[in-house]
Amino acid sequence: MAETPGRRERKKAATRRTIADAALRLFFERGYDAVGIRDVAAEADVAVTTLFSHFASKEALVFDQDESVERRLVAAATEREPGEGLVAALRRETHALVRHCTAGAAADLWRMIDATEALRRYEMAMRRRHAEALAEALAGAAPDHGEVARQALARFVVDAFGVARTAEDPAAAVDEVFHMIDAAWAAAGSS
Amino acid sequence: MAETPGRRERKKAATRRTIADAALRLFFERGYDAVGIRDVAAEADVAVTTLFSHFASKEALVFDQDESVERRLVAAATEREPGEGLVAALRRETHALVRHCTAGAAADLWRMIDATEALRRYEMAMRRRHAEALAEALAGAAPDHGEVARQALARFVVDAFGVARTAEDPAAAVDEVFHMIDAAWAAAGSS
DNA sequence: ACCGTAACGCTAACCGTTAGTGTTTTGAAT
DNA sequence: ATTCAAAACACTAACGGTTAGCGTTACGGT
Repeated sequence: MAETPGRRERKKAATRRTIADAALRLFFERGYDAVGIRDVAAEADVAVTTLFSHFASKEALVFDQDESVERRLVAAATEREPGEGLVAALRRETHALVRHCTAGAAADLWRMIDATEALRRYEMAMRRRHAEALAEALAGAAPDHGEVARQALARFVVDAFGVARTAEDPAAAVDEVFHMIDAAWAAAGSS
Repeated sequence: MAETPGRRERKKAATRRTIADAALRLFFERGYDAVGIRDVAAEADVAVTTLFSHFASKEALVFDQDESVERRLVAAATEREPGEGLVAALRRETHALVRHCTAGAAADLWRMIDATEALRRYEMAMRRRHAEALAEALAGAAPDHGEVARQALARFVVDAFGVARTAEDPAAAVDEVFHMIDAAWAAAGSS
């Protein structure tokens, strides 16, 4: 799908990328709080209103992969291999997400996020959305469990990501937390 | 401690309460978003800057019991009865907190919170703080477990509160989620 | 009685965000 | 080819939460 997006959409995507690039450049140079929306718009050479037609908020300039993460989490729950258990699939995806966050250029970004109040807040709201989306997906993927148990599992998985991201050994932390989640999920089944 | 707070502190407390009362009155009358900070200040007959010297933000006007909840959670972990297990103490406290949120006049407040974006966000940030405070308390209360397991437990407990608060049967939901947490915590011990 | 301090007030502004309005570009239908 | 509706983009102006700067008053300890 979407092999020839058309000129309009290409231009739109280009503008979006121009804005995001300008924003990250300035944020890394001067720090997130020291850069205003008007600065970003000027650097990208667009109007402020144009910027907000591409990004819903200042924080959204930083969390651009947002929806992608959500989709991956949901996909891990709904489109898993026949032989793989639900929790195992979620653990595998969490491993991948954590690896992605702690390696390479993304690490700098997350350092900035952790150092900035407003961004930490946005991250929380984001994760809440992810947990809600995952809980909804679980309704189809684990109909034999109750709503409460599914909601808890969804939050626990998102927590695992949060805990592991800041742990000394992220990969080991994912395994450790998922060991706990495994037990919790098993206990939920035998209620 | 603090049996005779002195006139100054009494006046300060009175001003604070006047502001909070005025705010809640207006919020319930017109809705949170329809009331401006300048409206609240006028209703309480104080300057806007005075309002912000008592409350850090508009949302803080609604979440006034904030620190109390945090203290109770921490106390449940650190000052429990000798015969009571750690998770059992946290479950008991969570039961009490949920009951407090879903009964009486507080229920109206939480209805407003759930209906307002900005307040839901603040609640998330608040809960994150609670989880962090609890995790720190757990370092002393459960030194035989690793840092990762303690952080996970802290988040799970706060999740239990969040899941139960909106469940059909809040009390049963607390028990259900804590049954999962029990299993998770036991699994963390035998890693 | 005195002085440092903290509460309170006022003005003015900053910053993220949005409404209102108009212009240009683009894709598609005629 | 021409025309048309939609969408991107821009500009101005404002709104609402929040803060800085500065002055005034009331309190509490000495």
